[in-house]
Amino acid sequence: MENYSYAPGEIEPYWQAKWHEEEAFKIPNDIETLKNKPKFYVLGMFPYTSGAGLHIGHAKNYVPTDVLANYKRMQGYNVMHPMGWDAFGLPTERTAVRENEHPAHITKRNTETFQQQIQRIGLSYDWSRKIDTSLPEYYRWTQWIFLRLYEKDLAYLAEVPVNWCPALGTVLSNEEVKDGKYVETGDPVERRLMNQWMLKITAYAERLLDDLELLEWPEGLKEMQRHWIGKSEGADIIFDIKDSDMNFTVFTTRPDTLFGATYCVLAPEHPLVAQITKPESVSDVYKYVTEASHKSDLQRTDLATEKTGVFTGAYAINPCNNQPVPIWIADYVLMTYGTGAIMAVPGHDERDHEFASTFDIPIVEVISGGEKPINEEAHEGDGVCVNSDFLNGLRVDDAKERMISWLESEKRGTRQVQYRLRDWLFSRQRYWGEPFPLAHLDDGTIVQLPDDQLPIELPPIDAYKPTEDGKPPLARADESWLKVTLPDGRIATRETNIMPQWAGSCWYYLRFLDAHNTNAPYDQELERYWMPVDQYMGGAEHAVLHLLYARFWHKVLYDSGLVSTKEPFQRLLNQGTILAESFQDKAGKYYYPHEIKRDTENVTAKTSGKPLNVQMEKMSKSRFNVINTNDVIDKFGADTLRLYLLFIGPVTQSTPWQDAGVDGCYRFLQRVWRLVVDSDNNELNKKLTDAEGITESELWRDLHQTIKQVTEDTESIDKMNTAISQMMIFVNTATQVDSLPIETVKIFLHLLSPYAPHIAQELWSRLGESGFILHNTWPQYDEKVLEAAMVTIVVQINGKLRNRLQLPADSTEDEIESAALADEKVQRFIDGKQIRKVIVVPNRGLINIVV
RNA sequence: GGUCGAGUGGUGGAAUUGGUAGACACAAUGGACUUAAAAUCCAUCGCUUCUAACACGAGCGUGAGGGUUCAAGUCCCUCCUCGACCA
Repeated sequence: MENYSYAPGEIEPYWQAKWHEEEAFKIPNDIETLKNKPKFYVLGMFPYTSGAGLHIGHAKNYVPTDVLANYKRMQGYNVMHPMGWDAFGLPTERTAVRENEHPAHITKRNTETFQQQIQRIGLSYDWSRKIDTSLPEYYRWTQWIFLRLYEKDLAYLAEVPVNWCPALGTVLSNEEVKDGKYVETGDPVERRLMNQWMLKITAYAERLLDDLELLEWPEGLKEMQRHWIGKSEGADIIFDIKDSDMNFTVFTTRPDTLFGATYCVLAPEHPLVAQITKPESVSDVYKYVTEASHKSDLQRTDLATEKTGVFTGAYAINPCNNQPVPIWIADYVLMTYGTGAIMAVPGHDERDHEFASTFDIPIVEVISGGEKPINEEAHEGDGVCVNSDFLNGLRVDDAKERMISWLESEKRGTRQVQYRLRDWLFSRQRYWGEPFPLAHLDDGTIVQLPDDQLPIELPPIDAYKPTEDGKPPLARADESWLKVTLPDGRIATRETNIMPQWAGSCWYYLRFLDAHNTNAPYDQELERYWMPVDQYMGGAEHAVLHLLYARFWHKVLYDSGLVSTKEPFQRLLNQGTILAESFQDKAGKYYYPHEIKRDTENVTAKTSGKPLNVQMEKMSKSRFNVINTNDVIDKFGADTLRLYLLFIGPVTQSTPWQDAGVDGCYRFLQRVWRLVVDSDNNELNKKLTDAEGITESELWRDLHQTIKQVTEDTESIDKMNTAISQMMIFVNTATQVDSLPIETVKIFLHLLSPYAPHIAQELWSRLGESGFILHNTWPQYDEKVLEAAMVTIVVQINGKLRNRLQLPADSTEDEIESAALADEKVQRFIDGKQIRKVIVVPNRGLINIVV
């Protein structure tokens, strides 16, 4: 006998093809047409297209944004919901080297895989707006925007310390270095000063901080950005060097403790170090500086490690009391923060205290109020100044002000604001990224190439590695690429660094608005219509860098009149990660699920029999625990995958993937199917009816309850799990009734359609309707229908639930009270005791009797 | 070490923000249908206790301890554990 039960494998490809053919989700690019409706821009962070393809973790981002897009479209908005590829980057370049293939080919292969996988999920993207950051038609405009930054003096060359890996002959990013070694190969990495392109993001520090106020982001995420920017207020103070006409400046947030400064510390890289060091200390200092250059910033500033340092033999003069204080160098002071020099106040700074104790430097108390004697522990908190001449008796805040005005009047210092944020190291010695639209003249001057020469395309080269003499890979290019003729006829040499991977993602949300514009990065009228992004969603790992870099570029564009909003992403949510079981042996080696054996007690490796640790961890390729979206779709279909991803918990929460749990959502969709289709004969379910009078039924009220909850939960994004619960409740009820009005089912299918679009569409057309259900209008609920005639009143005695009563919904407080007191069971619990108080909460359906 | 967040059944998670704890699912157990299985449907499903047993009831229960309140998963204090970020 034929079986006509729910078959997602058949209906899903069918409707996906239909949507594609009829361009169901294409958004017009014509501004006049667009202006007829309000807009909603919903954006999931586009993926870096690695070779591993799409896994469930990606889908955890794309599915909720897609549901929201479908929902907003049904509510009458023009919805911008695009997808594209963050395609430049190091992993692709490494694959290119390994497989001896051009990175462009690898990228093409990867993006095609990603697109196929994403399309199988049935996401309603407007694919005509697809972008790829590694294509010249896109990076032309990345280069164009870079030139606007360059023109504003926001890009400059500087000698900065970078992670240099001698074995690879290249610079590494901080993420690639751990414990002084390259994470991939273990080759040692050292700090080296190199000439690099920097972007002056610090010029925008204050605005990046202030404008966080304008954003509807999770508070924790804003806090992380604030912390990263790290504004601190204090003073620059000038210290003269004893018996010399040299001086240096320190930055401190605690000018109130200047009288307690008993030594100074210079960073090992500080330019004065060589000049002031006394002959007898030179060899120690030189040795120390060399050692420090091999440490990372993190190692150097780690509070847990023992403080090291050497005395230079020189002294500085404390400007407030003219006392000589020794000048040390120590690696816990970084050249890149503040002025590269500090005044050390061991009495009131924990690190200085530790250092002073190690090297027997005097500790002076200048703020009273510490819990322990000053020789035992630094007192960093508030208190009253002592041993501080004109500051004595002042509290910390007042003392800061007093000291700053004294310093300014004596010309010994100035008020100063300092940021932890540093300028952005913007060049990489790699191949697979955007070339800079710049060239160098023989005399050393740098010229920008004219806009009409863009894009500067990547040249073909013979090997994706640095040249023998340590120049970046692009220096391997032919003379015909390396040499460029300027409009005035002069010949210049092209810049051979490339931009970092972050560049392309700094403005991609703008390109989507006008993806094929060949005259400009985007049309400004379209920008004014669509911006800002109304809902952005992405992983928490981008909480700082990507979001800060993109905000920075956006503000530069804003200052140039190229965008109309101060901020790009108005609302933002971080989806939680998907966790899955991973298996690890004692040595830390991971095992695939098919490599393990599980009995009641233990999990062991099949081949070696080693005992394994089972843990719930973030799903990732490196932990061998990814689940591919295609595998789930093959078994259950895309609609089930979509539902389950949302059903397992709030979008923002991290939740474990459980294969068994998927069944529940699959069964739910089968029940939905059977509401409409008789699986014995493929005809409509016989209990479907056109009958009148549906508005009286209990089912009709359940439907309205469902409309209400699904509307509210979808709107909130984070509660889509309970929207699905409510739909399950409705379907359970609808399955049990004998007669099911078609009208009710049709309305329900609208609620389901943003979540499970394929089945909703299939059933919609089986009910004789034409067109796409996703193009219809979202249903409204009627408050009146929700009001029941009778309500349940909960009766508590001394806060304990004792009984439930059914009373008319319009009962007054007095009526509720007398009904409760009259109840036999309630009387039994009151048991003749005296009633002290009665609290009636009518809108909660609750009465509490205190005896 | 600091900052932020989270601890609810065997499992994932609900709980109108102070008002019926455990919605909706998963797993499990029993039953119906079936030659059998799958699928489907029905029932039970926090712990303890009362009872010959069922029904009904009672006590306890949201990491631990204390507090505020008529009423606490929710608010306050102390502590423990885990996670994220920073150092």
